[in-house]
Amino acid sequence: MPELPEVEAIARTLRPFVEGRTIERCRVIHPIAAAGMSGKGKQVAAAKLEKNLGGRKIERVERRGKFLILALDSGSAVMHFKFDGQLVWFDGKETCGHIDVALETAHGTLGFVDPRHLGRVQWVASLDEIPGLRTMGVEPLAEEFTAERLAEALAGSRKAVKVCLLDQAKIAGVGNIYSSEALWRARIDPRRPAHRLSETETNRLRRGIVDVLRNALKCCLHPAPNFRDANWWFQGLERILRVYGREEKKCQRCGHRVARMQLGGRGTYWCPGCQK
DNA sequence: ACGGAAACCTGGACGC
DNA sequence: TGCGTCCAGGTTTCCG
Repeated sequence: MPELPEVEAIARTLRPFVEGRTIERCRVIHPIAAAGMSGKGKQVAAAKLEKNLGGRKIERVERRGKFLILALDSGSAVMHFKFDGQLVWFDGKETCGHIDVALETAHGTLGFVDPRHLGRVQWVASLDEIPGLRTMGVEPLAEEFTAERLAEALAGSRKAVKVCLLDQAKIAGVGNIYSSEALWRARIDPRRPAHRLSETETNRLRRGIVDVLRNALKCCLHPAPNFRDANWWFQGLERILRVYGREEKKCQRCGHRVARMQLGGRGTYWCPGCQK
């Protein structure tokens, strides 16, 4: 579920728990969580994860797109939450619930949880080994995400602009919710071919992406993630959503009814009244 | 090369 | 209550 703002909030909140600490032991309880993104070779991958994380010091917690990265004194632990992945913190070595992977430190245990087992935890010597990271596009909250960079990302693609925004190789970390929201803010129809946006529209879209992500990040940090509560999840995001999940409700800008359609196989919300 | 659809998994919501 | 169906905020892979 988490998109860029959620993962960023997780990274910031996790830092004081693990930065500078040593993973005394890694236990893989559900091997599929250690497999490659395709799900193959899970037993080998699980053994590799336990071996390579054990004894490693966590030097930094970072985020790239929707990936959470624990930079170690040797290699990196790379996590992807997909739909339902979550982190849980236990103050001792005892864990409970359906933990997929446990990282034990002297101060407590970090658990990676995913009831659907689509999420992944992998160890790599170099981040380039993760295909999704190797090809990752520009970070939308970084300074280099200018209107020119966005125009470059959209140029040459006849796909619907909404589908382009979901392409992680173009822009990092934007998912199904915030792509719909950014297009609403920019007053652009999600079906518009990406390469046909005018300069003005591209500018508005950049603004829309940056604003919705910043807004969501603020929301995700107040209140901050609570890793000690297994039932915790981000609260209050619906307050900042203007179209996502609001099918049939009135558009807060023009009063037209919000519509839903399938675009690139994903549920897409938009306002036919003011998104042109 | 490119776009579309299926696959990977499981739980929850909904209709009958 | 029970069962079938559809849906899910992601990414990779397969197929035409």
